[in-house]
Amino acid sequence: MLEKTYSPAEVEPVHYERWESSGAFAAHVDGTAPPYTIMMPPPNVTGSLHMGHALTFTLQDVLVRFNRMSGRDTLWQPGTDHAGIATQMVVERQLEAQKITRHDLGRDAFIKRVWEWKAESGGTITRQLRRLGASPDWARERFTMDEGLSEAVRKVFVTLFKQGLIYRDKRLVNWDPKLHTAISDLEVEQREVKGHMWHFKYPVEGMAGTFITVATTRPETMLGDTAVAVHPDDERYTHLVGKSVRLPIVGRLIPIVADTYSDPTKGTGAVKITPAHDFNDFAVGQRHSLAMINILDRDARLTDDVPEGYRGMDRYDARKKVVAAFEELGLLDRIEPHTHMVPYGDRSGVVIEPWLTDQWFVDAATLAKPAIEAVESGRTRFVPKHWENTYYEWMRNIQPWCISRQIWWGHQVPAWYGPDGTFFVELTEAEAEAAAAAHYGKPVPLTRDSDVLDTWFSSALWPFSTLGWPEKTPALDRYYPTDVLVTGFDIIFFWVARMMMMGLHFMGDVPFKDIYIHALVRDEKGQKMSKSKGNIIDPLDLIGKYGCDALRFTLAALAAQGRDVKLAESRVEGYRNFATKLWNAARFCQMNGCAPVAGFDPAAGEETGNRWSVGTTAEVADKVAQALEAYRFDAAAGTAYHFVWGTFCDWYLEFAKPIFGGENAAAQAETRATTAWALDQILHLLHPFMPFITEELWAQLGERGELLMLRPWPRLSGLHDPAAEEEMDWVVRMVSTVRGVRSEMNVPPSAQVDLLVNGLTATREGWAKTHRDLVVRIARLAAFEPHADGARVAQAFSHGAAQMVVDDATLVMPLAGVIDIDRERARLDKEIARLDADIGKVEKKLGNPDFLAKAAPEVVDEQRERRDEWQAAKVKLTEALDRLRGA
RNA sequence: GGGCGGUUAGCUCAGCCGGUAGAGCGCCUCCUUUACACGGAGGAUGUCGGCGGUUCGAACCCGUCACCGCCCA
Repeated sequence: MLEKTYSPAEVEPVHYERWESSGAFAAHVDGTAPPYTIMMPPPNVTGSLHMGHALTFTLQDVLVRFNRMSGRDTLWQPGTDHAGIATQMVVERQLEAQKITRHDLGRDAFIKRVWEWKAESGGTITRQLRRLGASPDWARERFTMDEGLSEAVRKVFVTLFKQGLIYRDKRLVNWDPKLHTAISDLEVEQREVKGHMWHFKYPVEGMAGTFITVATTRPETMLGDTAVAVHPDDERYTHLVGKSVRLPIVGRLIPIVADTYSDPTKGTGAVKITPAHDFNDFAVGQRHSLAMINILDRDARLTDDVPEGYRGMDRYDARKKVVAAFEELGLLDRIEPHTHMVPYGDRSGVVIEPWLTDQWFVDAATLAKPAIEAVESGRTRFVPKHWENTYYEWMRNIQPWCISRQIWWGHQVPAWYGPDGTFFVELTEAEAEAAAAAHYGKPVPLTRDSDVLDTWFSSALWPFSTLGWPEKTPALDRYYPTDVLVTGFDIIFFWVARMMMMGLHFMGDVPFKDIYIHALVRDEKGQKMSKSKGNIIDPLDLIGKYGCDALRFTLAALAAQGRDVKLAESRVEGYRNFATKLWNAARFCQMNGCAPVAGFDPAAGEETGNRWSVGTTAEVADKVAQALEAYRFDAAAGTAYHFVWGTFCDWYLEFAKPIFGGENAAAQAETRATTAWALDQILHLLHPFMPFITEELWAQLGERGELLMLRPWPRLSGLHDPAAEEEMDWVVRMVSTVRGVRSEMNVPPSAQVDLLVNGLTATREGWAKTHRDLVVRIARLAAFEPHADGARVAQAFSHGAAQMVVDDATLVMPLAGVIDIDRERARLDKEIARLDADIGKVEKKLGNPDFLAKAAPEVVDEQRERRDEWQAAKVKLTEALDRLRGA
């Protein structure tokens, strides 16, 4: 017998262990079933499970479990990424506690330390994923720093280099002065900052008393100015173009150039140009062959290329000193408050410096072309579709991708330098040595490039590197391209776009057919969850409190396309209640002997209620499947929820009660078998959402030789029974009407009253007789007379009765001594008024010749039927009201 | 400045084919009826953001404005 209550904390680990150890998660590379593949976006190895993970992995697991049940050979490829900067920071913080730096340890010892950290703490998130019930093929788990994946990285780097798609260049990059590394554009966060606009007067050489005023938000950079630019059409400055200014403080003579970068409508229309410290100025400098003076070092302190008093100063101290100097020189025109965007490092949180260094770049523009085309042609499809705009926008304006990082943890660049700085890009040191020997004509000592690659460079290869590439493995052949990528919009640029580029370039095909983009999880007020706001909801807390299934169901039910998930704990509680409801329904079935019957044929039922149950179950299984196939997680979850609670529990089990308590053995046997069957189907279709409770019930409700998670999804075509549905719908309508009037008339549930019915069609009278016991029981009646005789009805009226109309029938409920005549009159008045309003609306439509002429005929017929029905009901209710007056 | 999304019950949201506006939570009334009070039965609640247009008919399509959120510059 099932326990009185369901205990998720006891049940969940047991089933997870059974699934995993039995190999139920495994893909079958040698199998014959069509594959279904999802690449799990590898979480950071430093990470721990947050609500965003919970959402994305729940949706992926729902898809994977559904497709596994649908007969596909599923590969859900798990793993973690090495998160270069983040992981290095974690270990460096540990070292800091011991008062040592990574430099004290040296590179090799430091990397060893990181691996040790990974061995101890790197498994946090994968353990947490198990608590979420995720069913990836753990045996295939990969890490981006694995030997195989590292080989893939080297292979890709060398290949792209030899194809001219990776190159080394001295360019401005986003430099993080705290972490001492370059970062990509995407790792820079633009923050709005309230600052100032300083207006400086630069004296024009050879024109005493003439100044050109430039405005800047970064005064300290003037120490590296090498020009002043004005717009070529700006007549205010035409006479100055070609002349020079004497740069204050520094004393350098710098030219005034004409360049369209300068905007005449902004500020003074003249801008200072610092090519080594600003991306726009860099471009101007290249156009005019300006000198590039690097005035900042790796810590963003001033170098020796500035005047004596400024050397070694912090950039912000230098700023103050420059402003003071201008003021003293009388060259400070004015200072205005100014709000502008300032770049910050997303990891370090410090202001990023554009800095001139040698870095490795990927020619992203070239790789992007086929990736754009793949989406345009529909080979890869975004769901929801509008995200393709975001993708196109970024891909069409893509900049060279800076992939080198000046850190230690990551894939070291496979480039070796000779004594004169010539470099050799090869897969191995031996090959580099050979290439160098060929170049120099003799063996020479080489030094390996100390940089490592951007973590996203290795993540970009994930869809094929995890499958064994560059080896031609059977898995690669079978599972690439994958079916769908499920991820948040925030990494369309970081990851999705890059996988598209690399997949197309190296595999010759898209990495995935669909890209399902889900929203962010926010708190119930719509605020982004963040530590600083203190509004974080920990998914593991919710799992502990309500059970994993409740959390999963909530996330799926809230995952409507195109809308953020606003998570309120009350929703989780509600779906916990749903799990309890399911548990109790199963308990009821078990208590009434509803055990699965071997060889049960759902199409062979005789009882209308059973045929109806089978038909609606079949319909719902199809609906849920269709919704999942369209990535409508909310609709799938909602459909299942309403069916289980609103139909199976509220009506079908209620219909079964009188049969279980009755005398008809054949009907009992059929109903028990059908109920057990229907419950089994429900367990199947809830399983992708609520794997634990369904697996538990599956185990407890029958002698099963297999796991629910490996069972086939119910495909029940041909079982829908419209006649049974019409009949049972009528029963539901009758019972609901009676219950409503009882409640409104304050007839207590304990009072069993009679129900006299008049005017039923022959068919419905037959239905009424069939379901008499049922109606009596669930409407709490003493007697139910489907064909009441006139005398009995007349007598009922004389003592007071409530009246109602269901379709063509009038229902009379004698309430001698209970009825409040005024109340009943008011109730009937209200009913009639409501019908009047409805009839009015329909008649207005039907009175419109244009409607009759132009609307679809079936729509017109529908309106007519509706009107006739309502009018008939109104007539009956009016008669009822008249009788009441006569009483 | 450009782009995307949103505005529907007190709250959070469905409503994807243009044809009777829905759910969950909350609220009110009644009920410890032998699956379930994490429950059952019933009930109240709407200028579908504003304006204009298309249409026989608009929450839905088009235009416009307002406000909110996000991305990019």
